[in-house]
Amino acid sequence: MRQFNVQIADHAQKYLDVEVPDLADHICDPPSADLGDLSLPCFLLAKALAEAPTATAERLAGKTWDIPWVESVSPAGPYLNFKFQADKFSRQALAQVLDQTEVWGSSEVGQGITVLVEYSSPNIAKHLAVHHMRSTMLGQSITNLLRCAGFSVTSWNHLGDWGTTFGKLLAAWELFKERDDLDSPALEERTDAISDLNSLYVAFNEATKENPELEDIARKWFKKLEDGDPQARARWERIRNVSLARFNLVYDRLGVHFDRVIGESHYQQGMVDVVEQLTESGLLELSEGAEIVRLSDDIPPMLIRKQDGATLYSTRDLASAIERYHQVAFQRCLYVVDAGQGLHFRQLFEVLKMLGYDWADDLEHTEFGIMRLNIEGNWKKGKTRGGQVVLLEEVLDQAVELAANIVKEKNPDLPDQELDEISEAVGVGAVVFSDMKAARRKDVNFDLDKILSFDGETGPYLQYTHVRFCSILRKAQEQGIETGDGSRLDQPSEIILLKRVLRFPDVILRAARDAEPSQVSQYLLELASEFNTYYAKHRIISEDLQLSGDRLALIEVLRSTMKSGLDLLCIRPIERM
RNA sequence: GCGCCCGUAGCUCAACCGGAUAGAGCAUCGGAUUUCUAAUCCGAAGGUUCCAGGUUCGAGUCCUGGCGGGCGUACCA
Repeated sequence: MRQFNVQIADHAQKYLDVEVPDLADHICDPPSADLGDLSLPCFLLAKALAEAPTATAERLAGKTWDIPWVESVSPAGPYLNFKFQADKFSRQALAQVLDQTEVWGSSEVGQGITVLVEYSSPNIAKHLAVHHMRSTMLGQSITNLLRCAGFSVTSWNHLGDWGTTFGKLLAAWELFKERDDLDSPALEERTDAISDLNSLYVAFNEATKENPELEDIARKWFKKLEDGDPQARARWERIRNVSLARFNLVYDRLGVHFDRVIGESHYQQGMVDVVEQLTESGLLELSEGAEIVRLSDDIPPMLIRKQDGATLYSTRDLASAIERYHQVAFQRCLYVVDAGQGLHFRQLFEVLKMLGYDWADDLEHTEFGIMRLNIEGNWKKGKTRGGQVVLLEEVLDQAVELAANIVKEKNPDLPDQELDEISEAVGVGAVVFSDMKAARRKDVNFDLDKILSFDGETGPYLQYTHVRFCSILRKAQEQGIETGDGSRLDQPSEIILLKRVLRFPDVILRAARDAEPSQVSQYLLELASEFNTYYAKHRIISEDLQLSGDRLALIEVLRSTMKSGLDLLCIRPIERM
């Protein structure tokens, strides 16, 4: 749409002999389609000319607008409204999209700029739970958006694979063989190794209550791990591997992929180095037996080492940030982590700045609202005490099962394999979309009933709309109808749809800039809604072959836009359902 | 106490970096299917955009001060 807006803005400035920067950005839709197809607010022009906006609009309306696709201009108070010459606009709009249909929506504004995006970052030896979905899907979608805008992106998974937890697991591996021997059957051969690790971990913690000396044993095991003891190391690696394998099953279903998977375990040396740097630069000080870095007055100091000398996640994050910059010389680095950690990141960024890393200014905490679970009737943050987490896999399975029932009912003739594929896409799509629909800062209440309702503004609605496009195109192909150039597209609803399609690239840019996938979600909902309204009123394929061809071209660009949009959101576009 | 985020229809959310009459979905009620899939569409009803000031041609949007909610606030991550 940009090209059209720019033409109007350029002409207006030429006619009035003034310059207003970014005038084209202010062009908008009139509140109602019968006022016109585009509107130029004249406030800025009027200000530059020191006259009343209504006068400016009047004067501009008096000019002869030699833009081929503009049929007429009319002033409405301080606005100047443009009515399109439908055939010319439609043809030009369609040509613009079809010209670049392979890359429609993408751009090169990010050319030569590197972005690192950290997201997901679960703890190993545990299941992915529903609350992991937020970071995981937002992060993946932001990665997709940035790539689409031409940035070079490294996606980064910062695994929680280090700490006293693993001392406990290793201790339990050795001491709890009678309860469950992780070597027989071997961890790798179990159907649900993660759950087995979990119950062992819970059992160990229980036992600690009666035998506090177990804590010491666990600490010793962790020490062995840190010191590189072969047995400890080997077992830890096995735990890590089975965890990753399990994560990857879910990541695959969700369309999630990482360029780097690097756990906290990787920063042993880095932490030593960064503590040394802090000491040398005189930033580290002793306070209440712990080592801290004092920051500006309005935020509390950052804790670097505990009283017992152990490091904290802040230390690991410092080391990790430095390592990241060494590995990927980024111009922007996003941490897709929940808003509850805001203070931690402010501290982290400030300490890095104090260490003299000027790239610390390029770090961003891409915060998102917390997910609340319904615990005994109240919405609470998903800190489940009794180990009662809602597993992400189970939610996905439930959604897929429900989708399968509906697909079977609506489309009984589908072969089994296709039915499975479609149900998977629809069920997972519903879950993913429910997480990506609202602005990321909003807190979300995890409401399974809502996620599993496939009516209204949902993932399945978008997929259903995509299916409609595909059905029409399939039928047209069977009948051998050729797509036209669009000159017969003159219905107001057709102009509205074309304008919507042309805005797609701008939506992507905005979404990438703001790290806000919901802008794409909202855009696709509007696209779908406008199309479904149109679809209810107009036939695409009719006896009028020329008109059919032109409408088919419209369907083709709609389909292509919807497909790309769904891809960006990690929702699979399907052709039947 | 202090810091960050949020406050729009009964509920969940939009509103294109300040623009014309604040829009959707869900829920409620009423309608539409011999047609390219009704997971859809159309209509009705639903609002003091938390309150009070300020900035200006113009504020849901920006500023100040309140009120309400969430999260965080030194050895968890």
